[in-house]
Amino acid sequence: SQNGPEVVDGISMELDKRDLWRTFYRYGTEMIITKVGRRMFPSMKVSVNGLDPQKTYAMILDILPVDDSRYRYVYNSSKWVSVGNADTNLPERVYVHPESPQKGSDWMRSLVNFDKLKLTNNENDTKGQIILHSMHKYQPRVHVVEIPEGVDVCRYPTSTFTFREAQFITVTAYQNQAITKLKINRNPFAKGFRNNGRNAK
Amino acid sequence: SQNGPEVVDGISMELDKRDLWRTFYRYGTEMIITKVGRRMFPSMKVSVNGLDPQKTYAMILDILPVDDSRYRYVYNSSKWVSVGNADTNLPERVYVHPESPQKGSDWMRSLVNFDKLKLTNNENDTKGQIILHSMHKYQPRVHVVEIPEGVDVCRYPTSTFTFREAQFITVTAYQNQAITKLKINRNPFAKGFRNNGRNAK
DNA sequence: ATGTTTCCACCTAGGTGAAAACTT
DNA sequence: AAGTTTTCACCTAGGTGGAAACAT
Repeated sequence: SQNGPEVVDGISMELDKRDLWRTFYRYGTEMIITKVGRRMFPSMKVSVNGLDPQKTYAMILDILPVDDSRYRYVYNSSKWVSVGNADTNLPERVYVHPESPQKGSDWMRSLVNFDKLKLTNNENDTKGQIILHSMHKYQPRVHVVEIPEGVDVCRYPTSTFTFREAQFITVTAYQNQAITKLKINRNPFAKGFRNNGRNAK
Repeated sequence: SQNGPEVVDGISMELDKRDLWRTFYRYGTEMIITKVGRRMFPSMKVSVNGLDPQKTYAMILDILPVDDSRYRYVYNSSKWVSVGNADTNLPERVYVHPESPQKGSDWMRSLVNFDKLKLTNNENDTKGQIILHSMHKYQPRVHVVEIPEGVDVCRYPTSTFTFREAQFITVTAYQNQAITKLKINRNPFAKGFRNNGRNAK
């Protein structure tokens, strides 16, 4: 994947902490999913440009299956391998950024952080969290939806951004210890044991 | 002041935890103001009805001086007495509810909580907090502002609600010990000492 | 004297990975 | 054997009143 922002329909979007995302991606990013819901780390955080400052937009994040595979981590080779078909489909949910709807100027003023988004493996989730299968590979996407004022339309003009380095595999417990270490070292909420974090020797 | 919701322009609004507010009011509610900013306790929290579900509204809270007096607390009589004139005017700030703008149906769905609002005595505050003088009496108000779609107007239709039991006097340290006790007993963040809260005998 | 600021221990609220228990 | 759930100690983040220091 190239450097610099993605550009779609004259709108440009850049993934924040791209180097961090790439580091994770190199090892095969894992995201823990739980019954109650768990945040992503890193979170999707983007800067946007090229919006019409006057127009109103919503920002939406969704997560697509990358392929039809189920995966398993092979400790010997430290690699994820495809094992059989993906599980059946799930309720399709999206995360609408809580500041939606908002003027283009507001979206462009500062980073747009999707860190409140939560992933779950609970198919009966009632909290509107995004439901995923464990041990599957996913691709998050960000949609910029223009909301015309005072007009009733059935389809809003939408521009979709896909950041390949944000792909991840869902787990209920980390498989690759390199990923665990990265999470602990980079996520301020995850310094919860003696031999890491700021007290590390 | 009567019971039941206030009604203005066909819109009705009710102050949540009204009994609690009245208990405070009976003793003379004090609100601490600090340089960095401090929340109100109780917070202004209202339920709204009678909005047009389709229309867009903003909700705004402002705080007016009740009179032209400066106050002092007299321990002997446990009363606030007027002592001289109010201090000079301050930058007028309002608190726009962070969910603004929003459809009437959204505002009516659940309680509208202004608990993120912060008061300060720092006249040079740059964080947009509401600036007040210490030892003055204030009246919070809630404004419902209708925002017509796609029209540029200089004045929006506004309905203003005033809850008398929400009046308070600003302090930098509590004067009336009855108020201190009420704050400690009712505010979950204020159990910070041995002889109260859940460890009380 | 009286009022303000600073610092702090003590809370609430909630995001982590580890480990043990559980399931299949 | 492999994956999931539960619980928990350890964090971050930030809202309290108290006490001491400070200001006027």
